[in-house]
Amino acid sequence: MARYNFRAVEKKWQEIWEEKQIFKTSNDFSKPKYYALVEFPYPSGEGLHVGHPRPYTALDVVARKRRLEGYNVLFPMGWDAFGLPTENYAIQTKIHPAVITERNINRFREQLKSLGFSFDWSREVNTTDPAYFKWTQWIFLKLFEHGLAYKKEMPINWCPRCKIGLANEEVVDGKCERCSHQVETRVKNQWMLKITAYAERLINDLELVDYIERVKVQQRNWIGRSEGADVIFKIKDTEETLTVFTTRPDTLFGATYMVISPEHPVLEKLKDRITNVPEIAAYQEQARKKSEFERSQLVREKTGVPVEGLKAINPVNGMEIPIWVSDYVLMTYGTGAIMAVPGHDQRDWEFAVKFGLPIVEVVAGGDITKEAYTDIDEGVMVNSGFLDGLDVKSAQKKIIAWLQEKGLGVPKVNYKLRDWVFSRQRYWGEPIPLVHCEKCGWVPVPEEELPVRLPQVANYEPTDTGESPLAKIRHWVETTCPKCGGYAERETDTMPQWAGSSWYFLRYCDPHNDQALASKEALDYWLPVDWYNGGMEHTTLHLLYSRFWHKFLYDIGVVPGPEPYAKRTSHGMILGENNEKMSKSRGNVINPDDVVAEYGADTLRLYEMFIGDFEKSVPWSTEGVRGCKRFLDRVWKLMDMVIPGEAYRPELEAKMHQTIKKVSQDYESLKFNTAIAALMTLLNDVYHTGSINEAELKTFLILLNPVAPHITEEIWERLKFGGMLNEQSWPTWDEAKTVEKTVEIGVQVNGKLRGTIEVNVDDPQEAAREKALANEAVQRALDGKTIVKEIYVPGRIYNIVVK
RNA sequence: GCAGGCGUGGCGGAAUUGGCAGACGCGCUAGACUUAGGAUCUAGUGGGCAGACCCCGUGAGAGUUCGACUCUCUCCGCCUGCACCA
Repeated sequence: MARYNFRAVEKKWQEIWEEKQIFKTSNDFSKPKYYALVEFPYPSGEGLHVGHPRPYTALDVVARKRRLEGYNVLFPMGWDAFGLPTENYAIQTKIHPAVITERNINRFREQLKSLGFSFDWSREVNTTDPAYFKWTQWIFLKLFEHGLAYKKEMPINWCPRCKIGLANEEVVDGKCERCSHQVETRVKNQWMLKITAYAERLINDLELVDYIERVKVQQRNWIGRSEGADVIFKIKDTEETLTVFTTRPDTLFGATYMVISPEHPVLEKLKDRITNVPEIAAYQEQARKKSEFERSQLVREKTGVPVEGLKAINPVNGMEIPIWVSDYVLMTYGTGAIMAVPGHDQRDWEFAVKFGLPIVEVVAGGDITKEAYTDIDEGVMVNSGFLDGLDVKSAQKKIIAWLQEKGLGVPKVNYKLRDWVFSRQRYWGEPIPLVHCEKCGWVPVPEEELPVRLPQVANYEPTDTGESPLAKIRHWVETTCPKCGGYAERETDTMPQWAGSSWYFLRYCDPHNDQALASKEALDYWLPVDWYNGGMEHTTLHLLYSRFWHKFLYDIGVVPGPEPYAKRTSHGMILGENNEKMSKSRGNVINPDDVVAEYGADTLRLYEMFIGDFEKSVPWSTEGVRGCKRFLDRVWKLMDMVIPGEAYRPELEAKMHQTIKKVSQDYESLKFNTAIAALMTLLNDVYHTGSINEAELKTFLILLNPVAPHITEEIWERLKFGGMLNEQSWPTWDEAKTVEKTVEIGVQVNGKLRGTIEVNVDDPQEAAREKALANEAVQRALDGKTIVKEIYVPGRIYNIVVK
């Protein structure tokens, strides 16, 4: 048998699959469907990374298995192609980003095709294609119509050297990623999307989906729901009030002062009554200067100044309490003001100790001279008037009812989640399809005029003012108001990269539709995505954003269900051989093209699946790749060992059924490494047997096919097994036949292994006992001892307890 | 700091309704074939030991059990998430 020529074989099958459109998804909506999805890549100039094929192969395995199981499978691929690297490269080279994008996409597509993925390439989408982003803009307009898009003053990251607004991901340790200059904050009017309106549903509906637990946990943390009450405090001798959000209304009697954030508007409003304005102004200035980076540093020493001239009234006991300003209270969460209960909140406790403020115990059970007592399960209310003697939970109910009755408070739920800053002052993104008219305000571009395309320009340099480069293109900016026909200007901000990826999986269902983002029939049939695999780094941004858009589209009747993805899993990273993150600067980058050229696509696929636990990071190993190549060479040589036979031979029957079971189950649960190990074990057994019959080989090839599709098709063809492998059915196993008739079990004496015996699985204890006692090593261990007890677990162990 | 998870050979990793620890692969050792071998094949490979005896061994220590990688407690280390969110 000739050596396996993987180059020729892989090329041959890739051409056949393409020519015969083997993996083209059928539009026959009567068949059972399966929608397998992987995150579409950003087609960078670097080309494919060895990290990409890991998740792609994993779901390719699932997709190929599903086809063999008779499903109509949608397994698509596309390009998330708007983005900064392309734009920056365009600025440097003066080449249009669309040209660069096309070049990069062609490279990526070719690389992916060389790996033999079973994508339906006829459904490819590209977020930068006007026919695609027309619908991105359309969704934005729907959000705008429903009041979920609004404009607001928001701080952005600004690099004074590059004179450019930076996305958060371009800011590294508070510095500009490109020039390392300290990033400043600039306030700009930004488009925002009201994702907070969906916070509750984004949490609750996690119950409807099958996501790995760490994804759910991360989303819940990110949304950060907390229940409590808004409580109104009067400011003495004024008409003003301060509303605070608290999760511990039960401790209201222990509120001995209030703290407001430096940005709190009451400071401006009551300026005339405040007697230490300069001191406060100085503190505000100090807080303002702290960059986002410094502010996010963990637990610093608390700082603050009192607001002199103002006193608040504690609504439960009428006590006058001081008001302080401190930057540990954030304007962006709750109301920007808190009631401080130093006895039962550690932050307030630290603050009170530092500034000598009174600490009152209202929940007995701890020692508040040492630290705040924050327990809510054991404590009993004290010093709290009508709450005394209650446990914390009952006190909470009672005080909220009391506050509501008096009009001093209401139950309230708060979220850490903020609205989504949707503007970018950049060129290479979807234009926001709105025009601003002096008379009519913000007016949507009419649907029939979509898409709003990017103007062709000579260069993409940002402006000095932090405006989008589009602002300079006057002939594009200046337009007429669709409503009144008067002069109007286009919005020059573009959308963030997260826009196009928030709905791309919908487009795959019906990618060439020019009447709708996809037809209703296609969406009804294909949704939800049955299995979506992607990186953990997308859990709180992309995944949450796309769930939000999907819920909105569900609300306006565009999609059939409230959740886009039925199941979400995540893969680990592939590290360099030195166990560090792969990067050019570390010099440990492995190029998949090189691996394919030297070992072949099947080997790369096999290796990436065998490399280790799919969900964990693993270092690359060139030696490991060779081992996988060796395995495939051994598979190839099976052709020299084939003998006729339409049924599994008795000596391999149990092994065959065991392997079918193991591989079938492991492919479903991300345990590709053990599935492949099982196939390797079977191959070793076959080699020891010296031959493999046709029935055994057919099953073996089908099981291996999803991971190594080229070599298995080739062998199938050469042995004339009939048709193509991809037209066969997934093998089934018979549970009863997975059990070997005789097994070797261990014999223990006092729990220590002394020997092994071979027994029939259904042997009674007596038969096993006889064999166990006949064992030489066992006899030695029993010598001179008295048997106290014997434990026999059929098929597992025979344990003899002696004295 | 809080929450969750994980610690198994030289390496990646198997095995948990408690039942022969180290599957599978890499690496390594010896041998075969060979002009050669970084190809291929065969055998071996947790440690100690000359050894088919025996002893030790799943981060450390204790406990439950006939029996513990698996269950319980304490400690150590690593990873992930959250981190002034009231």
